[in-house]
Amino acid sequence: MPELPEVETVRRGLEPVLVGARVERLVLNRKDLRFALPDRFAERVAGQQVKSLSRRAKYLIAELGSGEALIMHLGMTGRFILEVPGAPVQEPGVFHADAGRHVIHDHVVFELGSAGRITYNDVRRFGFMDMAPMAALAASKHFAGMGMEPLGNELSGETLAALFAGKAAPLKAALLDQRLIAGLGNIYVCEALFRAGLHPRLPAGVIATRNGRPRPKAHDLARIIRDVLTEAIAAGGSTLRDFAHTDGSLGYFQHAFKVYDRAGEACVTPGCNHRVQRLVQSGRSSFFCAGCQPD
DNA sequence: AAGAACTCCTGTTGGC
DNA sequence: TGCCAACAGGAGTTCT
Repeated sequence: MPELPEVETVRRGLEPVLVGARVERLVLNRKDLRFALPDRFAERVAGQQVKSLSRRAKYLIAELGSGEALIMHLGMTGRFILEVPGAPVQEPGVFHADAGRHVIHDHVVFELGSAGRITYNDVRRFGFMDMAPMAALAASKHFAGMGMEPLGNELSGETLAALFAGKAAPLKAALLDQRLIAGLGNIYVCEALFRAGLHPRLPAGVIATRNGRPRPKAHDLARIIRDVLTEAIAAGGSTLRDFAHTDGSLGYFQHAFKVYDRAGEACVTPGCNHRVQRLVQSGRSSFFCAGCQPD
């Protein structure tokens, strides 16, 4: 589900409630998500005050008073639901229309006392949680080897060209590779490649350097990646199926999609007579316009 | 060793 | 209407 803009939207929803609050109790409805939950998870989190809530790529990082970091990834269908203090716990059941979710997939509950309650719900359970010392976070297994933050200062035509130089892998795969740039997913890669006029199957190396200088497309793509992500964050992310804000409201960037999930529809570019096509690359759907993104 | 394929899991959707 | 295959926003592991 969530790519960088959705995770940032969740972070902004949680931050005002979570930061400064103390976790009175951590309720674990199962012992694993995608991976086993950390050893003594409930004991290490309960009683701790949350000092900050940050984001790295598609990960959320809660800094605890103990000096440990709580690392959270939403996978495909992970959601956090905020509830006011004293809200009744939902009765177990497959689907609760009033709760707007399958309550049976409420896996982890943060009881925050007077600050309320935060519930982590994850239908497909591809999300996970882990803990690591805050001081050694960058070297922890999730972040060591992770690529640059696309909205940070590092991403530029120069760095992108250097990363992709000599790569035979398709642009689509290279942009999804979290070891190169971390935070992009299927939707925003499709949209960025469309805006840049680059076919998803082109070898990543085509935008790299020539005669020691980045090709113009490298600068275009770097700028477009920032633009797409920034616009999506401003729109509160994209809601296709599962994504919802912590208060249950929905993102609306999906209305701005030019190609994603629009196979068969007419290309939006004025004067372009092509239709959006879908192709499968390493098991994932790519959407593109053959007229605007020549092979 | 890079690149592609397969895997985890459950729910929804579209075609017959 | 019902059944079932295809598909879904991620990413670690295993193949070629």
